[in-house]
Amino acid sequence: MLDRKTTLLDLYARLYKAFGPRHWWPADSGFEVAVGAILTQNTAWRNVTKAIANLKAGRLLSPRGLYDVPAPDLAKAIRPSGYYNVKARRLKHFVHFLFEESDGDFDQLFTKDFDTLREKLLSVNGIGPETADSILLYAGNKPTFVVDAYTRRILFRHNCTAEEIPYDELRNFFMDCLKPDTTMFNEYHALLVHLGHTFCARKDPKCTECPARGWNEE
DNA sequence: TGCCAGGCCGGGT
DNA sequence: ACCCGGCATGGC
Repeated sequence: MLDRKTTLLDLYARLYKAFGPRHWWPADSGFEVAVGAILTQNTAWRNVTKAIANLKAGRLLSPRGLYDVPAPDLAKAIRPSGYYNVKARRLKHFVHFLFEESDGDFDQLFTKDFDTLREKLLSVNGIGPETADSILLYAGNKPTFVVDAYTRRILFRHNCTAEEIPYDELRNFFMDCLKPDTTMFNEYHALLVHLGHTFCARKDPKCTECPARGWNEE
């Protein structure tokens, strides 16, 4: 019986071998990572790219730009990403936090103590655990593990964890086993999402072709 | 054509 | 501490 650490490293090795480095997050700046993290909540990334293109075209994709734009105009710009009224509010909450916390300087956020910053991000209305960890890892290069629906589904289907395991439990499952390695955490989550997109749909998973087939057995 | 996508909040128990 | 409805577009 392999221990959890060996098992999780084995899954990482399989995915990396099958897919190679994913070079996440697809964005031109840390601030764009944070905006994308909010816009992609329960939404296909394809739709988010349209919304981000609209923000760029409207010269809104900066802390000042999002702060100054009227909420209805912001909602219109991000319409393709869905939930546009809620997400416009969430982006507003985020940039208000940014100006309050670091005078609108996004990079300055990450000079703060990690646990304090994570708590502060979680206290922003519209930023939950996955969004906070995505910002910390992919914009701030902090070694925190990002859990999402694919992570949960893949580990459940391979009899690793319960289907409804809470976010922090699954995050701890990874972080208790793996050394805090920003580059590896970056790739690991990106690889799980890629696996999810490619082989692990909710309906009709293509398990026979999946590179994780047989993982965590025997 | 209905189902799904890289969640999170607020109100109710 | 859970549970659930609401939020909404675009692709297959």
